[in-house]
Amino acid sequence: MATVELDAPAVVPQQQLKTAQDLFIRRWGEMGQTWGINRTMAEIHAFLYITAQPQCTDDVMERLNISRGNSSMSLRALCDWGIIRRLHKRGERREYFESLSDVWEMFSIIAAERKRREMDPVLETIKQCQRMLEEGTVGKAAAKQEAIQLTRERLAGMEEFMEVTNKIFQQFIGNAKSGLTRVVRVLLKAF
Amino acid sequence: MATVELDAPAVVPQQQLKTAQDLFIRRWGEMGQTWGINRTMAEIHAFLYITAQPQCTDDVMERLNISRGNSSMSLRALCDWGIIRRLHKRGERREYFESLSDVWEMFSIIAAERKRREMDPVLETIKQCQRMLEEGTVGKAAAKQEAIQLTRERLAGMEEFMEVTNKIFQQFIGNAKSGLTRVVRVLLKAF
DNA sequence: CTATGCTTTCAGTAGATTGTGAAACAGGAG
DNA sequence: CTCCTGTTTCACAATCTACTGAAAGCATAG
Repeated sequence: MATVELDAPAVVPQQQLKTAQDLFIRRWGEMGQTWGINRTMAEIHAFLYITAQPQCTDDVMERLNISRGNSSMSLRALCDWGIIRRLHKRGERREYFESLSDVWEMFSIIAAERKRREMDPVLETIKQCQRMLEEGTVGKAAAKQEAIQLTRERLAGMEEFMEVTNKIFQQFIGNAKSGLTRVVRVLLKAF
Repeated sequence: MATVELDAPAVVPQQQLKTAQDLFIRRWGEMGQTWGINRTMAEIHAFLYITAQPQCTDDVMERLNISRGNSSMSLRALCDWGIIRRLHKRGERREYFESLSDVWEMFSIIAAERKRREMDPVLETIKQCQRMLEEGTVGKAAAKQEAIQLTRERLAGMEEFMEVTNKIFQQFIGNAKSGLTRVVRVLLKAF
């Protein structure tokens, strides 16, 4: 077979690889944005994830065309989230970074953090609101008022929703993969 | 019983109600922001949801201290999402708006839309990247290169994750009308 | 100690997002 | 038709966020 390698020198696959990676990086960045993560951070993460090889600050700067300052700050933030890791190479002065390799683990780290930062406070607020509208607080007659009754119903509806969602989150914090696949299995069996 | 009403005139519970609602509205707005929904839109929605009574544009403007233009645009956007509805009152000229009452239904509407807009394109991109790095495309020898192999593994890991997540979304979305409560019951029992 | 190589910080700014308010529009009543 | 009530649009303004680049910081080597 007149192999493809002859026609396509090693450069071409390299370009192809870079193009594919860039595509992924761009899309990941876009998605990040709409989920409340800034584009650059998402892109850096995508870059580290997709290349699957430790990269240093300059690699990041070059590949994504961003400043040193931005790289540094974003890399630190990603480390704080815990979805990338610092890595010292023996005898090298500069620091390298690598992404966690297990998507499920990354997801569960993110889920845990967002639950803590965003869902928990809302649930707390809902409970606080409910306390403010209890019969004891607001008076027996007042508690019968339609407006108050309606708001209490709505609070209850939202509370139930958040409690269930929380439980589901709980399920795969720590054991993301098995937890999620279990959700799928349960759902698929039931319907 | 020397009722509370005497000590606490009807005004006080009204204030209490408003305070509680405002608290909820504010928190909901904050959460919205971090999930990529603009604060005002989230607040308007929270207002309509929590009062559980139809409100007109002026009510929204007053309660949230925003301009007419902003109210109009945001209300329209919420209608487009399908989580609030326009409502004509007989003999009234002005339009009223009300929130869907079922949190589960709202969630499944939002989930469907976000899946379509954000997850589907990513999955599509992943597949495209994989095609770009197939043996046939890139050449047999090239396909053995470590860098390419690694990237392919990462793509595969991400793909698997997104497929599972998609299935879960699918379940929620598919059962929106018919039996979301059933989905919930099933999940609650299972966990 | 200074020089070197690399990282972090941060004030200032560029760019994006969100909000305003006035003008245009819509349509029913008289 | 005009008047009235209400809605929508949109250029501009205010605000917020992300990014840069230069300076400061830090650790190691010499």
